Amino acid sequence: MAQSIQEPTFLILTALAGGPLHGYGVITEVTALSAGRLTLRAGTLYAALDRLTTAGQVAPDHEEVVDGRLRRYYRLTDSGAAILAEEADRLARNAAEATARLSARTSPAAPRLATT
Amino acid sequence: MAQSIQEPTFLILTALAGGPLHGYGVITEVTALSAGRLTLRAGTLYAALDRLTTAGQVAPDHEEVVDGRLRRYYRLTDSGAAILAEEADRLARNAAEATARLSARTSPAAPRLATT
DNA sequence: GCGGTATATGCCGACCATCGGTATATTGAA
DNA sequence: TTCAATATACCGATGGTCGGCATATACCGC
Repeated sequence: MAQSIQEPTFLILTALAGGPLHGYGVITEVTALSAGRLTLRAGTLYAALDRLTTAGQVAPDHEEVVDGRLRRYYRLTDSGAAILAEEADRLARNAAEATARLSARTSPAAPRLATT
Repeated sequence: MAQSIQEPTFLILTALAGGPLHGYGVITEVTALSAGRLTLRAGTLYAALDRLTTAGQVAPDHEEVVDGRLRRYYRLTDSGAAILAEEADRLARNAAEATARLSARTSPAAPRLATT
């Protein structure tokens, strides 16, 4: 079920936190801010935008036509920003906890005043 | 598909990074380190342990019988530790990026030398 | 002694976010 | 003309997690 949001959704919200973007713009932005590690599939993006719109976390901003192609812009709502802030905090805490345990694991002598 | 690991899996690896634990111990440890926010379901845990064992990220450590109940311990492998380190780094970067964009959004005057 | 809770492992069906592919359409480059 | 990029959108499949259940023992309160 994945009760806490997954990475693609998190990155979509993060992309929109920088200002309104249209669908394809979100895809390129997510690719950029993940350093090319994650390329959003179109199916994932539009399904997520619909889902997040229904949940009130993003909202249609405006539309424009460029070169005969429609651009539908979405923006982050205050509710969406609040949720993103919560999730970011959660990720940061999880990452910090894991890093702390890993460093205690790989260098068990460090926090003990040295061996001998 | 969730190509990047999800939170329950991440917390299982984090729990094991502190030392070998048996299944039920992982459940209580994950509850503790998520501050009660996430309670692992038994189905999730044992399925994840099987999956992670097959993937070589965790390994059975030893077994002991306490009060007539079997305790099957698992430990994090070096491979699992490496993956956890990668994932922790990724989470930290994502969180930092989101936080940066959110702060630029909520306080647009701050980085501009103050208003007035 | 009896029932409820905690400990402990494990299976199974359902859900749903994501993946991967496809359809449609326009623009510009090879 | 074919290919890639831009752009939106649908659909079936996959798979991690959820929720529930089965099984078994120990301990506590009544």
